[in-house]
Amino acid sequence: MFKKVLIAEDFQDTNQGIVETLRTEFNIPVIQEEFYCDKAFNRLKLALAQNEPFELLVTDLFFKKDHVDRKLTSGLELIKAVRELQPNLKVIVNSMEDNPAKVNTLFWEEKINAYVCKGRHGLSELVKAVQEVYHNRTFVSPQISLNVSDNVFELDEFDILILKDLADGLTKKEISERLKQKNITPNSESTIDKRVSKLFDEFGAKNTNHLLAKLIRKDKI
Amino acid sequence: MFKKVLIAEDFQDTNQGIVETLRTEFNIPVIQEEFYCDKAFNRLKLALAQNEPFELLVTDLFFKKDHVDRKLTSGLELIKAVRELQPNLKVIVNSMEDNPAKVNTLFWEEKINAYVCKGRHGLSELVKAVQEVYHNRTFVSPQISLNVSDNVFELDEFDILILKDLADGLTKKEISERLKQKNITPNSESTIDKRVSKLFDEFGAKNTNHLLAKLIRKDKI
DNA sequence: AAGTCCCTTACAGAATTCTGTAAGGGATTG
DNA sequence: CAATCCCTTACAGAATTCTGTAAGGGACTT
Repeated sequence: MFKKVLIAEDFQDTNQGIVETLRTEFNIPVIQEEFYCDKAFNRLKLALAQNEPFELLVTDLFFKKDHVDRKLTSGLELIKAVRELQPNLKVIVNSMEDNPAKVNTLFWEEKINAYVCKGRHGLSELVKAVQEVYHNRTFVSPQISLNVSDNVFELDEFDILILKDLADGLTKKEISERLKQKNITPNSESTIDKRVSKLFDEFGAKNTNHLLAKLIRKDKI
Repeated sequence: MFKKVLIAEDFQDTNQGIVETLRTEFNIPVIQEEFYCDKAFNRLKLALAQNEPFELLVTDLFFKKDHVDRKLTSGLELIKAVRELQPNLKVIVNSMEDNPAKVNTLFWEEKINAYVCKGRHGLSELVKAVQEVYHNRTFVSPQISLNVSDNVFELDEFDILILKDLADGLTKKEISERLKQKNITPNSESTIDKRVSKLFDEFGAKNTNHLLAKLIRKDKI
């Protein structure tokens, strides 16, 4: 798991909730928190200079203005700034913004790794996001996911045939036999393996369980 | 697969559709069809007497009255009658009846093996029903399934914890490790195995893919 | 015709799932 | 206290999944 994580979030309650959850959910030695973008940026910079860089930044987008002067006024600016000095830093955005187009931009322009929409399941989703990002995958809160990070890929007829049978509990050997019986080609177990593996890549799934769960939830099969 | 199947259905178009689908979908040597309950009953009786009994009956519930005299006037009567002489005959009811209570009765009183609700997905569901029944399981069209054949069982917190992780693509070993890290007990891989296997039985699932697919579709996880 | 790309298939090895047996502990019952 | 039941856990073996390599064929390009 990540060794060093920074949380940038100006609301104390939210901040606390995030830190607390990550602590209990994961075994992360260093979790630090900041309430201002500038301070967060400085901390990231300092850590890098000391050769002990952060591995993950979890940041809000909107930061309330108060008496403190500031240069960086939003999560977006923070991300842009930090990308300059540490391009490979993983970034999870945790905000109440729920406009898919804007979220989309964050992925394409700022190369963020995950977007979690604050809300009733915000913390659970954040946990999932951290896991996904740790494994070099992206994550988007379900209520957003349009054409954001994945599901640009489409399932063809053959894929769906296989996936439905898998969801019905058939083994790949059985599916292969069924295809042969129905004179559908291709039909080898090997090809079925290959197809499903390709779908793992396309949909960012770890295994068949994961793939089916994602696709059923998206109502694709 | 079944070797000998009888279809009892009075509407010619429906009858044809069923027979055609079963022929292309499965490799069933003998598929016979009847348009009257009495004739269906006689055929079942004859086959049994000749020591070549049918293995599966697919029947409608309602049969239109016409000029032909009849003793058995409905699928229900047909089932009751045939249960007397061949109790182990597998029965799939295929009807437009969509009252869960009535369907429920069919399972409990008449010990039918599957209920398929005619409709937009009737044939696909029938195919699934035949598969399930062949493997000694029950099947009910999703639009019916209340407390009909399964899902009388409930998932406790621990089950859900495991299932969600499985749907997220974690292996059982990983789940076990996560549980230990969070000081949740029980947490052995073996216990996770046992739990999931018990759920297979309770929900009539063949394997993890099947179980997750069912539960996600029912919005249980 | 040769080269390239992509798809299908076979095969093999490691990892994981699934199923069954068995041992031990705690709770309940007689 | 002994008997019983249920849950947890370890372990083992077979089946299945997952991943990688390799061979062959068809389509397309040059």
